[in-house]
Amino acid sequence: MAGPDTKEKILEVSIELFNTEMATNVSTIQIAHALDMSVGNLYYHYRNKEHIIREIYRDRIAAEIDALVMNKDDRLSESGIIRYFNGLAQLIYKYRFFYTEMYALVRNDPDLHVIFHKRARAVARVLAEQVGTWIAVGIMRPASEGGIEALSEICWMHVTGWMSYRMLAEEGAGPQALARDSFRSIFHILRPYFTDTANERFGKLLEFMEFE
Amino acid sequence: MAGPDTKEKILEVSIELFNTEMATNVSTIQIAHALDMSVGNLYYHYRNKEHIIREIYRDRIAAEIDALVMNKDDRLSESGIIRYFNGLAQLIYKYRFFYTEMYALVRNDPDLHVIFHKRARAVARVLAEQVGTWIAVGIMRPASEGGIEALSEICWMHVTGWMSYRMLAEEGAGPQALARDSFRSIFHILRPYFTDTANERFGKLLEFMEFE
DNA sequence: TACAAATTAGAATATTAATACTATAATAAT
DNA sequence: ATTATTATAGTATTAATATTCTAATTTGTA
Repeated sequence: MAGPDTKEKILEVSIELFNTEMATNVSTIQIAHALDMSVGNLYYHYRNKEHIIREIYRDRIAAEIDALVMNKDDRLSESGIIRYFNGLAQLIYKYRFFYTEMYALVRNDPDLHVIFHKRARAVARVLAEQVGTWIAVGIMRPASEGGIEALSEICWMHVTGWMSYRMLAEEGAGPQALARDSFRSIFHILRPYFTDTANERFGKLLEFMEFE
Repeated sequence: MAGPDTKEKILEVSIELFNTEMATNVSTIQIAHALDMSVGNLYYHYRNKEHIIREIYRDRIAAEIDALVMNKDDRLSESGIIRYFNGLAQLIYKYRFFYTEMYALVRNDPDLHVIFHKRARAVARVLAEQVGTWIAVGIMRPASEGGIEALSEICWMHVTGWMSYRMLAEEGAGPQALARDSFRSIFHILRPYFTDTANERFGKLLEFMEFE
């Protein structure tokens, strides 16, 4: 367990544990144990459990969302959009512990709350921009400023929340099934807002596309 | 604190506490203290915290949802639909502790999980039926069987999840603002599925309607 | 090699929570 | 009025948890 990546390894194992047991049910002792590490040592690296979660959010979740959402290449074709939402779904699944208990985790850690807040606004802005470009290239029907904002926020809430919702209903669903499901549902919201030609292409693509 | 409504009083105060402090942060000791009651006495009435939450879910939340959702009068006019969604939003707010931590609460109590499961299916059926009647009376555009099911499930997830989502963003929002907001967002999802004439009436109604 | 810094283990402490148990008090039933 | 039942308080026990502290060990480097 030597090396400068101990901190990273802790995050890794914590994510694993959080995802299976739920973050609020996992204690620092359990994390240390899963790492074959003394509790004292764990505390040497991270002040407490909130600290670990905060780091996971900043260094992993937020970073990966940025890489996906902020990078706007390959998002103006129908197939690109499909990959985009699929990627989002994969990401949510990977960090599902966070999204299933988001409210509690954020509200119980003031520091995380602040970070979360700032990001929420930034992401909202980028998403609205994204919708704007979809309108500009004729994938989506024109809409008012407020309409764009509202729609993008609804989509974000839906994408981040849908999986938790489904996991309660369908106990044993795997990541692929959940991602596909998430994808389908978001399309139900968006389809009426896409143009006819775009929807036609989506239809054809989805017929042949396999989700991995 | 005498009388046969002690059990009811416990639920009452628990809901209050849960809503302000979040259910998972509240201990039986705190509940007893808030009731000016000994812990032993509390345990005489309810086996543990999960028991209390389960009772709240069954006797209050589920019952009130049934009263609202299952009763299908006054739901075929545009104004009735507005009242319907507004009522749902009020209900979610009243029991927001449950919806903000739904995943954890349900997953941590196997008994509640079972109850929740059964209900989820029942509610889904009723909602799909509801959408069907909207289509039948010309408020909503025709759709396939699967489309109806998908849409009603999306709506349910949206209504139950939106408020938690918003409460994290807008700290100080009151129940009226949240209900109005919830209402607006669900309309963004549904508007394209309503017929033009229905949307026209909705537009006029919403102009003059005040939410209480 | 020797020294300083970083890392680790493990014990010690304090807090908290859940729940069981016992003993009264109040109420209802006969 | 006496007895049984229900309701209540208060204490004790147990377990878990977070966190701190100290001492040892490892690692890097001059």
